[in-house]
Amino acid sequence: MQNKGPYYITTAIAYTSGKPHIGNTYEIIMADAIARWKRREGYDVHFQTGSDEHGQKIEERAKQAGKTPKEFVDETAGEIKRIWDLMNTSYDRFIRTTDADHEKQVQKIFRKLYDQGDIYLGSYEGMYCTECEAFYTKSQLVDGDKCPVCGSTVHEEKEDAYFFRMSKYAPKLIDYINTHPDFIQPVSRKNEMMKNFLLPGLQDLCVSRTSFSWGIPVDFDPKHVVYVWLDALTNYITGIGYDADGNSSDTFKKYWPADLHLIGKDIIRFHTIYWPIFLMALGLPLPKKVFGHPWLLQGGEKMSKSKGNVIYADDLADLYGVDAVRYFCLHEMPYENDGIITWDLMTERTNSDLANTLGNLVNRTIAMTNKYFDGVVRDAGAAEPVDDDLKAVTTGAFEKVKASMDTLHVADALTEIFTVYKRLNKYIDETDPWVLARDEAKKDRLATVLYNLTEGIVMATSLLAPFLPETADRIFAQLNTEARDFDTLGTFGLYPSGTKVTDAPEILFMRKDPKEIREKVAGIEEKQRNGGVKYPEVEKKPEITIDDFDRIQMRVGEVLKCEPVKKSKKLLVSQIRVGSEVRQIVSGIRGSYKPEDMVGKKVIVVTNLKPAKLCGVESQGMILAAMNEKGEISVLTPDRDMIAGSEVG
RNA sequence: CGCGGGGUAGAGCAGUUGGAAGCUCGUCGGGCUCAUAACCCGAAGGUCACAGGUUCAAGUCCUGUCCCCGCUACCA
Repeated sequence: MQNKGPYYITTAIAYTSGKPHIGNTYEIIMADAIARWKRREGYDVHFQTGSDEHGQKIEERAKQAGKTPKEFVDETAGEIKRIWDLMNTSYDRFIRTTDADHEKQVQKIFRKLYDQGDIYLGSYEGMYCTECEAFYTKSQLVDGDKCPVCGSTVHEEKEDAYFFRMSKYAPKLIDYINTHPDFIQPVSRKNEMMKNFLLPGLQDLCVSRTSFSWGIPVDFDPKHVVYVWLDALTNYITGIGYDADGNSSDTFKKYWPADLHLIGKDIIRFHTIYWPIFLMALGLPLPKKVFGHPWLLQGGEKMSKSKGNVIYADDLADLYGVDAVRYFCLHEMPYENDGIITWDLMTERTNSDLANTLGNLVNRTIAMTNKYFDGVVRDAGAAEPVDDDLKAVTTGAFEKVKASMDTLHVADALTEIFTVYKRLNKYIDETDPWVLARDEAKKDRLATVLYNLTEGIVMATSLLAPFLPETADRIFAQLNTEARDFDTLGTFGLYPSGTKVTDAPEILFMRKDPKEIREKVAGIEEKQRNGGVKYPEVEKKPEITIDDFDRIQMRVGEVLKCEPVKKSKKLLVSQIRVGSEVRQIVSGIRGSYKPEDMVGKKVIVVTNLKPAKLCGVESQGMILAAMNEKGEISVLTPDRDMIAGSEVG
């Protein structure tokens, strides 16, 4: 395969405010499919993703979680990376905006822009909410002067801030967008940017903050931190070795400008206005294309934890497998409008496309090869006219898939590939191999049919590999071959005649029962609504009356003394004051309490339990305690101070 | 009248410069038996949001109306 030169693709870096759901994960999967496709086409691909880790929101989230911002982002960035890896994405670098090399360059870039006069010190005037320590625009306010977040009254305030002279570069950018129709995709987004922002006149952008500290400090004025977007956007160049002093790496020289920034439609403004202008100010060429992809919505709604309808990639992968998740994301996303995911749709796609059309095709083909030819695929040269259309569809697929991929119509590309698999299924019906098998004279024809099927599968699966890499590998392994180079896909018949396929074809995709899936999903959703907590099942005991309950006498007891029971690993023996008397009680709480922890505690004691000997030590009652599924124990204590002997009931 | 996008079969979506309304799933009927109750063929199902207009011809162009969604700058 001839080297077609460098190709640099990025995703947006994921904001580390929490675990990414399938809507966020979709982007990296799509980028991965494009990256793998381009590699197979012969491009020297660099694929970058990462995490965006600064900002006020993260500072707040960390505080809520009782962690330092750094601890917090280490955790969430780890989670993001875990899911990206789970999805089998082939990125070359996962950049974090807290990486030292990135932070250093952002400071240099900020200084450079300041030194050349594009950034200046001014003051930001706006409506400020003291409660939230944040500025809001007038359009964001509720009832004219109320904070949209906390509802308290805002007031005008001024603070020192650095600004970027956006207006200076606006005409150049307008010109660039007009002369590069492919720059913003889909085009509807371009109109939105032009009419909303560029043509009415760009305001200068405030590029520093003093209201919080979790960010990259401006090195010459450290009470300011760099505006998160300036920080975040530059990852595309710092990640490949840009240096503001002119010592950029060879990687940077090779790959910049990027061929494609793949981003969500919600952040198009930042990528098609601010980012190009920053680049112009740095004297760098602009990315060739920014594609603002639509969103994947849960049943037509945005996902939210409180609704309990968030779908996570790892839950999906658990139920369906990684490639089924990739398939859904890549195939169900319209080019321009938002797509919809539900568990039922996911089940349907997996069953009909992956299990029925593809999995069953591979399975039945291998099964017949084993049954009729002991697993040996042989081209006996007994062609018939009915083969021609099959060959035409198969050899024509590459150009069609390529045409779709060239315009980033990934879903259409997959549809083209599955058209081939469907054609192959139809071919089986057209040729009736089981009929040929009954006639010894038609053995060569039968062999040829199976050869054509196998070859067709290999060719289509070579196209499928960038989308479903694991599945493709499994198919190739079963057919004892490898992915075909793209530049050979115009030729039918390269599968080596005489190859032996596996004698134990494995099921590629199991069919899923929608009912079973729904039951499992109910558990997942329940867990979400409880904030990630899975509540234990409550086992039902026979009903009792209040009189039954009254037979149990309970009192508050005070632990005077406590020591381990010698012959036991679990037991502690306590001397407990219950009113005027002191009782000795043995309890199995040693796993969670040390003897010295117990002393002085007020506990609840069952006082009329028949005495019993535990490990040779007499116990005159029982301390009430709760135990969770892990076996951790919590002794019950009165909520307020109660004198030992107080009645409980 | 802030800007932009959308409303097409039960569901999810295509419909390029106007030229016989399509795809996938689901439903119904048939075929086949190699295969994962899979595969193949056929059928039913749409006033293309609504009302006007241009045209030999409109889902497509124009005007108006009703809904839905995104953006509206210092939240990443």
